Amino acid sequence: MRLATWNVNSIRSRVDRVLAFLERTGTDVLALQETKCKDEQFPREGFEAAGYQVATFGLSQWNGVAIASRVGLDDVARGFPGQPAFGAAPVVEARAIGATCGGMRVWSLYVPNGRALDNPHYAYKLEWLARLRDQSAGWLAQGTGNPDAQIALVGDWNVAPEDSDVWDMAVFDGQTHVTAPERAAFAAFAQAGYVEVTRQHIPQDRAYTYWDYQQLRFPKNEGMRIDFAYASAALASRTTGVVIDRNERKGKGASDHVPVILDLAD
DNA sequence: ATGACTCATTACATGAGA
Repeated sequence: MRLATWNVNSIRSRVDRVLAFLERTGTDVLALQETKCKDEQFPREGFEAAGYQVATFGLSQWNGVAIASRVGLDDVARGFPGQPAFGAAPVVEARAIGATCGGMRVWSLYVPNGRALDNPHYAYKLEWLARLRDQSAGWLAQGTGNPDAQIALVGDWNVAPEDSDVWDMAVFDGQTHVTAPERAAFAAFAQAGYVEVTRQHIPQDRAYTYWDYQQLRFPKNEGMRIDFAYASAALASRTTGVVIDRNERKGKGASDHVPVILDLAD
């Protein structure tokens, strides 16, 4: 079984590239973030022609998440219980979608960016992560006898958990993504019992998943590692390999993020 | 070359991304 996550920065501008990725890699379940379209605008046809079912959650041109699966797609949840809302007229944004695929509970997550430390979006980001941690800790059903739970929390976490996850910490002085509260909010998932399997399999520095479009960041390999996969213990133990598909950042029409692929033993 | 932002919008300038 192959599970991948990818912030595509608009599915409508990238659908051909995504379909080619599915065919090339044989990915069975793909979690997408930043689809940037409403549900009725999502280009489902190409996925369905390729044998995938698709569940989408998109409310506007902002955010948007989806799951494509060729191993079943059931019990779709749009948003997670307790997910914070944002804005003057508070809206639960399209940042989380869950579905059961091939015996796994998969969540495609697009954590709020935070924007700036003095911006309300930053407090929203921390609250969002805290509420997701609370909810997902319950899914593990620790102490109630569910050691075989197959749960994957994958996506764009918008946190660089280690200094080595950015090319130059000096550039991020006073910026979001690297602060102690954000890193604590990210680490709380490990404390709840999840295993971040991408670093487990790829411990190297400069294994980035995102490069800004500006200032030749990709050719200079000045990137950030912010896309991760937290797995329940049973799912982590099935993970045999992880690939950060950095070739997908090359060429015209690339997303600024690349796919992260998990290989899971059957 | 892996190359000098990109995407969506009752668009033609602005907001968001990180």
